[in-house]
Amino acid sequence: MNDLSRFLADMALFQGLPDAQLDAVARAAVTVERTKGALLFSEGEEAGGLYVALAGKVKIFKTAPDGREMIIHIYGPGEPFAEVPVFEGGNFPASAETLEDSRLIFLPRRSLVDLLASDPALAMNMLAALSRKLRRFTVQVENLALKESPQRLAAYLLDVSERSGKASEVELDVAKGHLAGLLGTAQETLSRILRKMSDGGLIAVSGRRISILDRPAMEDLAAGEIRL
Amino acid sequence: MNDLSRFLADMALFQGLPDAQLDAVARAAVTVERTKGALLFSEGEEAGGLYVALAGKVKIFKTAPDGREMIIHIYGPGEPFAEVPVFEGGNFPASAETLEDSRLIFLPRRSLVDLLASDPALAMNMLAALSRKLRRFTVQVENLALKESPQRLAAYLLDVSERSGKASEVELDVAKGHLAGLLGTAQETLSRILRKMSDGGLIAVSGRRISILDRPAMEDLAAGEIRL
DNA sequence: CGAGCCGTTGATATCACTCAAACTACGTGG
DNA sequence: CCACGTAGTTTGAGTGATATCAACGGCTCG
Repeated sequence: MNDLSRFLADMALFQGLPDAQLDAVARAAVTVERTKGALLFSEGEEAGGLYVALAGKVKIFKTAPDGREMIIHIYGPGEPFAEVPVFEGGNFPASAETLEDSRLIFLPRRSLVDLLASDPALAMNMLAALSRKLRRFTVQVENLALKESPQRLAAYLLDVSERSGKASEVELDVAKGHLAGLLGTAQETLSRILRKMSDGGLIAVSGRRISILDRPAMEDLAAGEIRL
Repeated sequence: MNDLSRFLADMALFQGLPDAQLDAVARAAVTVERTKGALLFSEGEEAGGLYVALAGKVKIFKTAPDGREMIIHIYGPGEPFAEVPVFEGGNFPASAETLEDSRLIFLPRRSLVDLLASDPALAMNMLAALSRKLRRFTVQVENLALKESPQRLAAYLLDVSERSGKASEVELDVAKGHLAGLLGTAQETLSRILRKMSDGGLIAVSGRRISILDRPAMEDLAAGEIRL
């Protein structure tokens, strides 16, 4: 059982697998290193397998013909991505680019399918992983269609603060420009909204560090019960 | 092998399963009948299993506090839905309501998980089904974030015409109001866009029947290369 | 110190939502 | 068969949110 196997053992996707299976996964995996700003794959390309981030950050995005960009998700260490083409066949539904120098593993389709067929627990984990992503998408669609930018931002900040455990301190893990892309809005709009929020005493902004000063108000905002 | 088993055999989800397994699924299934407008479940409710539409139509939607509604998807005969809570646990990510009198089957979580564990082929089918939905979501997010309403409508009409096989005739299978909800826009806006498109000679509208008169122009529109 | 990236701010344009009202199609019951 | 109610659809006027264009300030890194 090597380092990679141990790393895999901590991932949700490989939770509860026997060591032998973990080693099998580790043997099938190809390690990939990329510097910041590298294109991992493009929408429409033929896909050969699944990626898992080990270190660094990867953005998954779609580009409009006019150059505008929607970031669908940003993945960090331990998170798998590009599962879709593995099971559905065909090509990548979106593009991927590193936001930092990153180390990833690539699991070829063939190996993964074999592993899944031989281990129902892994298959269940994979189904759970895809389900989590579907749930995230329903929230994302809801946010884009039903909420305005300030509500989306409020929801995002609250979400990050939940996830990180800290009740009122949020350290953005991406540049504000990227955050705008993630929220489906323009950089300038995001800037203005942050301004309004801090003017209104809801938050305090200091670079990438944001303090939530008035959590109840932020929750009302996210729920659409009040406006800025 | 009864009627239900035969119906199941035609579904993508149960493709390639031996008869014995199909019968097992059919035995586990509970048939449900609902009249038009019935609420199947609400977002946040505890979920017990998977639904498959046999006849009729079901909309999956999210509601904003102010009453506005985003339809995430509309499912018809043969399509499964509400898989997410089965594998991820917990509750429904959205609500479901029948748009017509409908007959559905309900597969309890327990039975489904057992079947999946015992049959890798079924698990692979399920992974493929979830992947297809993820792919659809990426397109939906892209459309909402990057495209304007006329582009979304054009893309939708072209998509339906592809799917139905008819090159230039589209028969809407939902009311225009529902279509607006599906495209993430207001009913009035959709009406105006249809007006503009037919004024511009791109389409002809007659109730729910829409003829695509200028397909190249519609494709340019959908791609964002021209405007209305 | 200059170049480039990131972020902010202002002015303007426009898309699409809201509100309000009327009009159509359709099925039901009198 | 017609009157009526309901659901669906259309149109108009007004408004608001956000994208876009443009310019500038600050920070970092070579």
